[in-house]
Amino acid sequence: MKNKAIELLNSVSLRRTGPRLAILEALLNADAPLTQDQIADAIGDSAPNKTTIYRTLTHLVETGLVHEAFLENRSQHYELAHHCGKQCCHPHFTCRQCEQTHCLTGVSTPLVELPKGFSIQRQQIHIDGVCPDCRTRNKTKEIGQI
Amino acid sequence: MKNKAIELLNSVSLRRTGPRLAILEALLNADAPLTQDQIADAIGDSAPNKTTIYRTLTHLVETGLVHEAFLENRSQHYELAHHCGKQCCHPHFTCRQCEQTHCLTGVSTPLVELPKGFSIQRQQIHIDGVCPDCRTRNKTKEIGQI
DNA sequence: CATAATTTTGCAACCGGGTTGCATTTATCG
DNA sequence: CGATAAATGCAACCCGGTTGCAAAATTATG
Repeated sequence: MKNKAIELLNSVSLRRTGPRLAILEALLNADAPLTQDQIADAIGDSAPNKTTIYRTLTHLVETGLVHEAFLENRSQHYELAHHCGKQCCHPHFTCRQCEQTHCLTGVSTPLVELPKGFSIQRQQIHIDGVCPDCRTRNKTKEIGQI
Repeated sequence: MKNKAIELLNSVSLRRTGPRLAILEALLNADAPLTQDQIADAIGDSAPNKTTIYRTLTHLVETGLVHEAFLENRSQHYELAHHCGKQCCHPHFTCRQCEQTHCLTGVSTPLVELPKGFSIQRQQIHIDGVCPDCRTRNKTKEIGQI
């Protein structure tokens, strides 16, 4: 994963520093959008200062390597843009019970047809409900209660 | 609008108080989702305390009268739910130049087809780009520069 | 290879949206 | 009207995110 991170940094000609590699690696290993906090946790003891993380993320977003995902949560989430189309990212699903967010990379997502005069740069879809894990958990609990 | 506000409060059997009527009226008059700040501004000098506004909005959301709209902005936005389907609200469009948000109530928005096991409660679509006003403004500016 | 020019980083202080605890006021119901 | 439960306001607080500035690290130059 480190090689991939270096490659990514080179591709946008950002200086290769420890913090940036660590942050990119964390995002490469993640399977859902991460907050600053979660990135720091994933890196562990050697995690950079939160200011550095935020500034790095800003750079990565500016270069297009990373996307911001606007979830229901109070804090901003970030994910690698590599699996996204130019305008339409995959939808995100947040479970109301366990509060985990899943990336729905498999589903098809047509762009909304905009009224005349609007020009699109990015479309995001966010769904909330109950995830498979919580649904089965609920069912087994019900059975247990009978 | 005041009658409508009273009617709405009755319909969910919430006590009829000054702050609640004022907040509902503000939302009834709005044509885009509003933040706490914007609601206070719309009401003016007689606006309730911000704590009261937040608590009232929480109640209104719980009863289903109001929806939260998650925009790119740092602050939460609220709008009346009356024009929304049960699961799928109209998409929101935020202009990257003027930062105004428009409700796209006219467009058709099919629900995403979820992978097996997920159950949906609400789907939100957020689009950003440039709004008609800013696009024409840009064009006239270009012409002026030549 | 040293070193100058430029970026990046870390720290501390700060900002602002949103929340909490608690005392006071208000709406509702008998 | 009086009792009771709910709603309100205030002040203090929480926490995600930002800013200014000095120190450290990276890259370019002789």
